[in-house]
Amino acid sequence: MRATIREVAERAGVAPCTVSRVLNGHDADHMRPETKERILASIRELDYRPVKAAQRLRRQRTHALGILVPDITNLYFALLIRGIESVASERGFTSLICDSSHDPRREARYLDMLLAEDAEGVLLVPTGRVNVSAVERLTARDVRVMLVDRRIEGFPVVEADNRGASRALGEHILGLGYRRVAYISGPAEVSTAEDRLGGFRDAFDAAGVRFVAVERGAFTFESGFDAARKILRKEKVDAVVAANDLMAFGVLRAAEEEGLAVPGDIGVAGFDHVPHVPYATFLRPELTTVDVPVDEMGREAARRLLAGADDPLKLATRLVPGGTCIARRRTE
Amino acid sequence: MRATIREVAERAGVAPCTVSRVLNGHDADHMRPETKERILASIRELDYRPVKAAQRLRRQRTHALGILVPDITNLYFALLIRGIESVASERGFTSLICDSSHDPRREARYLDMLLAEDAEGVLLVPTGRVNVSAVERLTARDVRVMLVDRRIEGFPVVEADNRGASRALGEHILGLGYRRVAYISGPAEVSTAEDRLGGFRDAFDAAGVRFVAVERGAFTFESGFDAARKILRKEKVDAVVAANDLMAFGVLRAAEEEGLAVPGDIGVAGFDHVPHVPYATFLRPELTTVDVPVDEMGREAARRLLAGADDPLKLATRLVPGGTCIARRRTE
DNA sequence: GTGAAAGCGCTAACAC
DNA sequence: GTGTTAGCGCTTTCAC
Repeated sequence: MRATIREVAERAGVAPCTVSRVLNGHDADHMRPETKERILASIRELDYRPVKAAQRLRRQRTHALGILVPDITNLYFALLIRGIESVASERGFTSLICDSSHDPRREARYLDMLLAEDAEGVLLVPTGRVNVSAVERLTARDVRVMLVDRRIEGFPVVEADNRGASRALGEHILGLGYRRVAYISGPAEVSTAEDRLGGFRDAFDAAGVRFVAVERGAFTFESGFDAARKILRKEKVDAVVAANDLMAFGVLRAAEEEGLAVPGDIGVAGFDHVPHVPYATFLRPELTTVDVPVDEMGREAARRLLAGADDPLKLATRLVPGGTCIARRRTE
Repeated sequence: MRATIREVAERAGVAPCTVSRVLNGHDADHMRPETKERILASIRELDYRPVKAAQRLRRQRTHALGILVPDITNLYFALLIRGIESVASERGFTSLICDSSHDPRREARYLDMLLAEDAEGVLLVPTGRVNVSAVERLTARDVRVMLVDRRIEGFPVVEADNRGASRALGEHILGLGYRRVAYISGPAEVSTAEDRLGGFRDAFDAAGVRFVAVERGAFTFESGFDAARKILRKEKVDAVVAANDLMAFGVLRAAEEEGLAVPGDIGVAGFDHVPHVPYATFLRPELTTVDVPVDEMGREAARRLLAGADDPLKLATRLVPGGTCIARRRTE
């Protein structure tokens, strides 16, 4: 059977606590080297592994972190998870990765599950309409919650500079001479959608140019397609810009169906994540888009959440990492 | 502070074990209803939540399952994770999702981590060259390990019928009249690559047709591109078939660079997962491919792993779920 | 139908 | 420098 710390201790002729000290490197320096050696040998011989549940119970710490995203099959969130997880594991935390599948009820269930698992912190990309009460069930129990990518008033967040980057995109589009531009935004309850729309509008307001049309999509391919078709059939536009790439793909598809060449007849642009798609360079036509430093966003969120343990102020601060840039492609 | 089971018991005027019985629905029937009511009320009033670590320590069970895949950012594996996780959570298991990033050393590290976490089972999609010793460290400790998607001799596995589906693809290609066909396979140490090549070869052998060329790629876009360019510059072919879609995208790209129209000048086909890509229908040209029931594969793997607890035979059986089919698209 | 008592495996005071 | 002791919070015999 599985060896316990007592058996290791007996075999080494010491007390269990001495073994524990070796294990946790406590007073490793002022300990007789030969004692340490004997203990290490016993551990090896008995193939001893501590029981995590016992450690967690005794230490009153789990070193567990929750990561809850709206869609694990979305490359953007998968990269975010990677960023978070790499920092967490570096610091000795186990990540509990959860996928709400864009469903607020699942989101609430996973939040409760993370509470039950005694996660010490949760990095949450909310589905949209927030589950404030579910989140508060955690914060009430001193589980630190940090939002990532999407902001909700009242909670700390690490997010990209969507507004600034979108404004830059707007200036870029205007700089190319486009004047009859339609914009397809995302869900009103998602901050990234609002920020991107806002930033884009900033650029146009500053230039004194008005949008030809603004539609609202759901960040999906289909919604982008539908919105674009509606626009293209009603208005004469020279460019359509979508709040994310998935919708921009829908725009490209609609343009094709309407017999419009890109970028010959109209310009198309998106936002976020296509540069990460391994076969992005194969897409025809390629897409003008904005790169979001999603990996770094995840790493920074994890760092801040973990730092929040020592310094609660860290948790209250909103951070905007730089690094966003426009990738210029063929659809300009 | 956080309430313990003792406090709940005291408040309800019962012993802790009675509370425990209610919590775990043990002898819920032959228990005085009013006692139960009082206990439930105390639980609510004190907002009591059991400490998982204590339960796990006492019960000597973690109800934790490891899921280790080579690449969480790959849609195919993300869907696999979803399938596994849904079954696991249905049955009250917590999933520990890990990403080896195609790195055998990371893979070994995560396997050891899962052992340390006392996972009761692990569903593993190996990186390729297997880490038999790392896996045996688990099985030696009675952690059930089940491979998914990729086979390694000596271990139970749940996989798709790659050979059969690939043979069907081969027959399909032959049926369309193609006779000068080149094949781009995957890494030799990955069973899916070998099975797909084998099945495709079966079809050609049966028809008495020989491949014009066989190249070996790494299942990546670039390797597909390189292999295809090499083939197209050297041989006169009327079709190129790749062992997965990512490489097939590379083939399409190479064909474009060589000035070959698809499917006018040459046919191109891939294998697995494109039908799942939300914007797959946008890709130009669309790709002939084989659908792999990856979600069901994950679900079945989880079911079998969990069933293996009661019936170890379940673990020893190799299962091949059906449901594969050829999606006919424009590149035939 | 409910309670008393023991103990899962570990760590951290505190003692010496 | 190392050991003794207590106890983290829970479940489960075994009583009655």
